[in-house]
Amino acid sequence: MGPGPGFEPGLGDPQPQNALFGQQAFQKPQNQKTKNSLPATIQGNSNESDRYIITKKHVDLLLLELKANNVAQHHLNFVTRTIQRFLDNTTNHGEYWSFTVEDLISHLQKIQKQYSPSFYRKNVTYLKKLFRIAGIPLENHLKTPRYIGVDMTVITLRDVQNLTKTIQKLQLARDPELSDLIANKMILGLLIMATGGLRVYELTSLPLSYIDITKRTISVPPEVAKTGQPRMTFITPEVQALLRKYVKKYEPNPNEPVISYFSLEKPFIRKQELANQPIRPKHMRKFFSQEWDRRNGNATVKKLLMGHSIRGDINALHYSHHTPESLQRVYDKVFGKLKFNVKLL
DNA sequence: ACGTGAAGTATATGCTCCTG
DNA sequence: CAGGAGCATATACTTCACGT
Repeated sequence: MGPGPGFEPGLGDPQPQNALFGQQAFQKPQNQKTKNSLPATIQGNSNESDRYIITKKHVDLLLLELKANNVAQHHLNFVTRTIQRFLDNTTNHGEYWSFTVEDLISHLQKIQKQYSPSFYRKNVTYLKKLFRIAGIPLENHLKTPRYIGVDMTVITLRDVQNLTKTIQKLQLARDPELSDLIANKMILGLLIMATGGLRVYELTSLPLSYIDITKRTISVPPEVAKTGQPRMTFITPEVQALLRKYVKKYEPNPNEPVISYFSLEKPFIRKQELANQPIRPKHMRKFFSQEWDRRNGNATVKKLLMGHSIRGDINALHYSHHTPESLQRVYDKVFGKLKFNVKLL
């Protein structure tokens, strides 16, 4: 186990208090009449009673854009709330809303005071987006504060094994909240992510039928892949065997994912033994990435399997001649012998 | 078993500046 | 001047905590 999850608390969030307006706005002293005055660019072409307009159409366009991008419902809800919260602090005129710079400032200050820096940041981000759509020239004056939060967890084969053992211990204890079925689903799901490099979200929305157990391939279709780019990845012979056993025993619906998001996540929150673990489902993908490196796997192939962007990677772009077969050959060379020694109970 | 809102984080893309 | 390093920003996924 490495330094543990989480991030250096000291490194993050440079004083959000000053983050309301971008650097440029504060850099020119002549723009600041008093401590609380507004940037000249805003004052210059507007007086205090100038009002900006947001119409229903603007909001619809923003949401449409997100929908067109196929974002998760959860995320769409979040953006909707964010916009609504802002509009609630403006003047409603029926089909449109109007606000002044002062309204905006007081709204953002409220958010800043009440919520986390990350929440504040996201509010600014999506309000900017709305303003862009509405042609409101405030965008350049809004700065999203930076933050640092990188999960430096080192995760080894043993960590994954410990995790599966913990789950099986609960399973053996006949925990009423963790049936055999769920425990087995969890273990399979975790190992599929660990050996295929899938994201949690991808795993829990990928129908089982997209995993070809005989060939050991996983095809991730565009609507499942985070990037919208379809890709192919693989599982190890060990996981293949586990999957076979699982399918035989439970005959799961091939149109359903191996495990649902809730079944996978809940035990990690509800069960003390799992909640105390520093390892989470998302770390399985991390394991994949780290283990691949430990085994000196080819970096370009890793990118392709994980579905990372290959922008600016000339080398990778020329890898387009990689066929599924050649990818699998590389995969097997690196991960063919990877074993967790897990048995389904 | 599923919902919801907030907090946290991963990763793509943008931008600037530099170098062979 | 293409290509890349390095940082900033945009964007959306993941986890947590508290519900029903």
